[in-house]
Amino acid sequence: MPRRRLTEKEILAPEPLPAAQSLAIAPNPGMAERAAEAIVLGVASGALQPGQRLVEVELAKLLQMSRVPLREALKILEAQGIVESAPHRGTRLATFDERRIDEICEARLALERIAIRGAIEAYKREPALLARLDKILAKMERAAMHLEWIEISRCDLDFHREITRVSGNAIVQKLWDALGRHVLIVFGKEIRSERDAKAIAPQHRRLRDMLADGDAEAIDDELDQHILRLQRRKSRSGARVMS
Amino acid sequence: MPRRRLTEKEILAPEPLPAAQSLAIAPNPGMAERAAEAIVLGVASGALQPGQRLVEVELAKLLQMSRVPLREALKILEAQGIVESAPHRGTRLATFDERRIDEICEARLALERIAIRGAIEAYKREPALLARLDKILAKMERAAMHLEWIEISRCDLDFHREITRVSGNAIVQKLWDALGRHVLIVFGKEIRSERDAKAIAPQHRRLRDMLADGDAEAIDDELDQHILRLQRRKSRSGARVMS
DNA sequence: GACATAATAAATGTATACATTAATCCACGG
DNA sequence: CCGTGGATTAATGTATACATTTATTATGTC
Repeated sequence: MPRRRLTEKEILAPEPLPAAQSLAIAPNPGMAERAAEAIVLGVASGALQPGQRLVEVELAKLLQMSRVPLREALKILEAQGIVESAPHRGTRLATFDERRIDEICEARLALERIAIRGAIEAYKREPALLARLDKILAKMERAAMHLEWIEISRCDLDFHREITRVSGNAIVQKLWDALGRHVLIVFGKEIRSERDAKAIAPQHRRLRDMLADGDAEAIDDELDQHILRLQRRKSRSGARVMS
Repeated sequence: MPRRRLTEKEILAPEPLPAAQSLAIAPNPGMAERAAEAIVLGVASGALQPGQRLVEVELAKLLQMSRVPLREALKILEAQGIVESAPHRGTRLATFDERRIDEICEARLALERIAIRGAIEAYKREPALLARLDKILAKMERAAMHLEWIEISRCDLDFHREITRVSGNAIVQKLWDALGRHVLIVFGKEIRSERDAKAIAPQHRRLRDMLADGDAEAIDDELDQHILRLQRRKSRSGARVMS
């Protein structure tokens, strides 16, 4: 008799999910992830304020979904430090004071230093990957032209996320995804002058060119400047502290 | 007439949650967080295997809870990179190959370097905080005596988490909490020789003493050794790769 | 017999309903 | 008038039930 084809393949996994290298971000995010992104954009755009309490039924109504996927979104954001919660006491947005901003920049610099090293090697092996950076840069320049600030910030993040992605370091990418949301919230509100908006794209284009050249040392210095520049702007803006 | 006490306090938040500095980990974790911890321990103890698919109904039955809090736990773990998922295609545990282990160590070193700097200052200001480290060390030594490996690993993590905590850097702490789960999974299985178990506590005690002294440079070197030692052990163990 | 297609089954995604907890309000007593 | 205690209300936590989608099996045709 022919041996029955059991569902044994289930036991040891049918396939490593999509072909993409593991830990990659889902190209087709589920409801919870979309809700999380919407909440972050809500803070970045000012619709939600740092420190504000998030009542589940209200938010669910706003986002036109049930409480179940919303709660999943809140758990994601809590794991990333965007919101805080205590059992039976609700959830509220974190606060972002000057000290927190310093912490974000410090951690970001440490992670991106790691990612940059891997990215340099990757671009050396496959220069074709630079095309993706160019595409993001083009979008950024368009956004800068129309002064669409949150779109500029998103392109900024996409640029650095792309670098983290090609670096092939999945752990750093995960950590950076969390950190990136903090960056979006904090600096999405800070870029508000036309001068700043126009300055961002050239900065990134310089970084891109250095990545293409592959001079590790020079890039490290440039990255320091690039990230710390944000910190300095924060200082200049003075009392602009977020609740 | 006496003005009615509206619920207006709700609008601008009644209190910054518990008194603890914001972003601190909840002392009384909810069901989802406990489930997430249970899953991680399950992997560390070998009850769950890397790469394995996690079917919600089965896991929920195992953990004696409904699918709702379990799904929240899975979202947390996905945000931390412990599991991967695609919409409608389920969730599976990540895999931990040698490369991944290197990434974990690299990121960990970067984050702990930041935390150590803050911790040194904190211990200089408040030496009393060292008592908490001593308490953890005592537990670690007890666990080492009885060769309880996963307990040793948890004490190891608690030790470093405590350092991150007193550093006051909430962002780094959040990122480290995620990373710590990777560390627990990867190295919870690696510490299996009696010699290694006995060596860990003295290592940490040395770190503690250096923190008390406050020599920043020496600690940085020691930390490098401390973390990279794990990486070297991994190399020695050769083909011991996890699915 | 092999391949394409349709039917079936299983697992995930979402919504609704109920239970539990904490915060608020009001009454009572000091 | 102020503090204390219990009742009320609102929000969170969980379970169950249903909808949707994917994977598997079965069927028919070449």
